[in-house]
Amino acid sequence: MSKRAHQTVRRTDALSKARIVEAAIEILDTRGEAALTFRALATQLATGSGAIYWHIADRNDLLAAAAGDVLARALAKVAKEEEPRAAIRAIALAVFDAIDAHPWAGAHLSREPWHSAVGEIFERIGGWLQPLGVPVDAQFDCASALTNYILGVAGQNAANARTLPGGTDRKAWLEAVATRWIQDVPEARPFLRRVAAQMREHDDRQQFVAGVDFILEGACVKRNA
Amino acid sequence: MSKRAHQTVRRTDALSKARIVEAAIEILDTRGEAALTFRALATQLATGSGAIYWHIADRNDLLAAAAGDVLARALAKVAKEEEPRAAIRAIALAVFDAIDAHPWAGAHLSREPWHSAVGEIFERIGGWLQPLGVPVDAQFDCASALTNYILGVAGQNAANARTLPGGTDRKAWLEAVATRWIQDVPEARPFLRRVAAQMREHDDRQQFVAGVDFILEGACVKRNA
DNA sequence: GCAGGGATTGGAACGACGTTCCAGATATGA
DNA sequence: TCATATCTGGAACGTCGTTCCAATCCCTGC
Repeated sequence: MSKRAHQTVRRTDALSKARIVEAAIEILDTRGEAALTFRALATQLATGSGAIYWHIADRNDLLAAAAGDVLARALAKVAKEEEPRAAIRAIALAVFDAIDAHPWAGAHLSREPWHSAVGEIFERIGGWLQPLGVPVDAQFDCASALTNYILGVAGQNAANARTLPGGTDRKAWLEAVATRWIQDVPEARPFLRRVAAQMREHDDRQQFVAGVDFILEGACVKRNA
Repeated sequence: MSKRAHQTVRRTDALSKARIVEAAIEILDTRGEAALTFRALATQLATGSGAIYWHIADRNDLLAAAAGDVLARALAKVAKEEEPRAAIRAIALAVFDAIDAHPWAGAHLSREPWHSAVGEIFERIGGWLQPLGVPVDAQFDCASALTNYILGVAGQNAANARTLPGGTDRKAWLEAVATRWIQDVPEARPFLRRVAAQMREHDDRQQFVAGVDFILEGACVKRNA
């Protein structure tokens, strides 16, 4: 009860982990991961770094809390689905969209895959594998594959946001990457050459779902083994 | 020709990008990514940081070169295969093993997915999709899915190496993660509870191949769409 | 009410890092 | 042999995460 007393008595502008995380998310979203320094955070909260450290262990703790916040909100909004495949797609896309909107969160999750948000994703997806018809002994591998795939795309998206911030022409950038990849090697790279056009034009979100579908399809088929 | 002259005339202990990268890899492998500082590198090479900067743009350039080196060596040793599925598995496992041995390289690739080594992986895998029977319009998505999956696992492995260095008991650690994931949430997490035992016992490498197989299987089946 | 003491705050200070700068050494072409 | 471009070593700069501590706040027991 002394705990509750604190929370009500403190004046409204008192620091708290929640308020610090909120401020951190604002900095991360508007100015990127590199801009989240304890000095910037202290300025934004009109306090000193020591006060922040009273509520938060270190920078990693702060990033983890911010990423957890963003992902929990995204996962809470996933629409209820009846059909297993649609349900898994919805969960995966919720994560994709959250990380697309907050790339720093993607970077953190692929750096810290034991974050509780990853456990949540794992559970939510895993629960649909039985109704989907994935054999029992393939369910763990399937959920892991999906999680790893999602984290891989998360890292990729974070990297994209880092290298082409805001205004840059995405199509031109992809074109440049494709030609660099092709020219890197003296012998032509026939496959890259063949798909370069698709690489320039492709939609990340749509391609992401295609990957999810591949894994689900493969796990369903794997009745043998 | 003045270029060639330099290389032959300089005394054998002269600095060069190759020698710097070699020293960096040694530090990364023995002491981890955090230990690779320009001061440590300068000490190891018995020189100053300014001399290193003459050959290398910045820390990121150095990490990219080191990761490229390690992956190029791994990819060069992949055994020739006749059967498409075996060939793709061999490529994927070569990457997995390289990153298992050099986790810092995995961390770098998932942070910089446009690294030329990723292009190489993409090309090597993509070239086998036609013989494997993946429909033409699914090949780009399939190669992307595999690449993203591999990078996701790479990041995961890097994180593992960071959080459980050397002696730690892997089984106990996984157990701890599983129970934390389960207890995080008041409502039980039935799926996690069901697979917790597998999580404790599973073999990362074997599970990695299972994921690759899922994607390949799914891409082959996707004759519709 | 009031003194005591834990909870909380703000900002100075520390050590380490990536990077820059520059004076000197070295090797080559004229 | 000398002028010049290349290369070297280490000092110095600014910034970061983190620690430390004196000052302040607010609850508790008298």
